[in-house]
Amino acid sequence: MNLSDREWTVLNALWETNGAELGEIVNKLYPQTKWNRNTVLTYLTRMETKGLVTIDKGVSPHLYHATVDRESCQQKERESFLNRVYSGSTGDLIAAFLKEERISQEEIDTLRQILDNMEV
Amino acid sequence: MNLSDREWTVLNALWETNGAELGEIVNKLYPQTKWNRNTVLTYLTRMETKGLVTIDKGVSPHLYHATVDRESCQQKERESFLNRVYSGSTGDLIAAFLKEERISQEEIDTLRQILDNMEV
DNA sequence: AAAACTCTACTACAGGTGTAGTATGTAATT
DNA sequence: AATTACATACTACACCTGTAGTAGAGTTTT
Repeated sequence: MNLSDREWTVLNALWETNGAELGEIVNKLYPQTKWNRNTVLTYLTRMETKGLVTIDKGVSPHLYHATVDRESCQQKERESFLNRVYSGSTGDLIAAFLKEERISQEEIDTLRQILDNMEV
Repeated sequence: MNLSDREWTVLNALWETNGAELGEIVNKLYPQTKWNRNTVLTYLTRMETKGLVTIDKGVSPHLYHATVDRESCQQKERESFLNRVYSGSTGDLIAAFLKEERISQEEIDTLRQILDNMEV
């Protein structure tokens, strides 16, 4: 089950402050999204039925937690992206990102180190 | 407008042999997808109304062409993936792919060269 | 020409998604 | 207690997606 764009946005907010109340989430999201409070609420409750979020209803306002962790969501998304867009060729994929996106000198060094450690 | 999974699959087939008839496309896709002929036809006609595909109806069987090019679709998808999943950090993204996916020695060398050329 | 075969067009339908409005329940204020 | 203010729940609805089935048009074979 792949996460939708909106789900990613909501989860990104939840991962930052796990255990947040609706108002906080809405405020955090508003600048980029302009989403209506009820819209966010709908997303959250739908995500609860999907098992992506838990809602602590013992307190008021309710507290919303992500139940999936960022790492494993990223992992799934990487795989699907790799196959869909680059037919599984990691080399092509990375080359494309390297060529286009701006990367700092520091990052370049880090990446080079990773490559060095990969030498057989 | 982001491409769906099915749209990527269809486009990947179209990009390989541009100007293909339905039967060919269905056959090429069938092994991985098991899609029914009419299912593929529906995808193609919907994609035509979206402007992703042109249908040459002057001949029979009709010929289907992709009207978008692979490069630019990849570019868009990269950007959306980068922001959605890695909050815009190309370094993190590449590091994750490097760490997890299998890459040949050759690819490692290519990537290192790209990095070298990026040095300021 | 009638039958059979292809190809394409049209129709269908359930489930998901984006986006809230309305209603109701609870807490705080007059 | 009545009113106001929030918070949450329920409802709505159009459009998109996945997945074909059926019907009609054109072509080839008896």
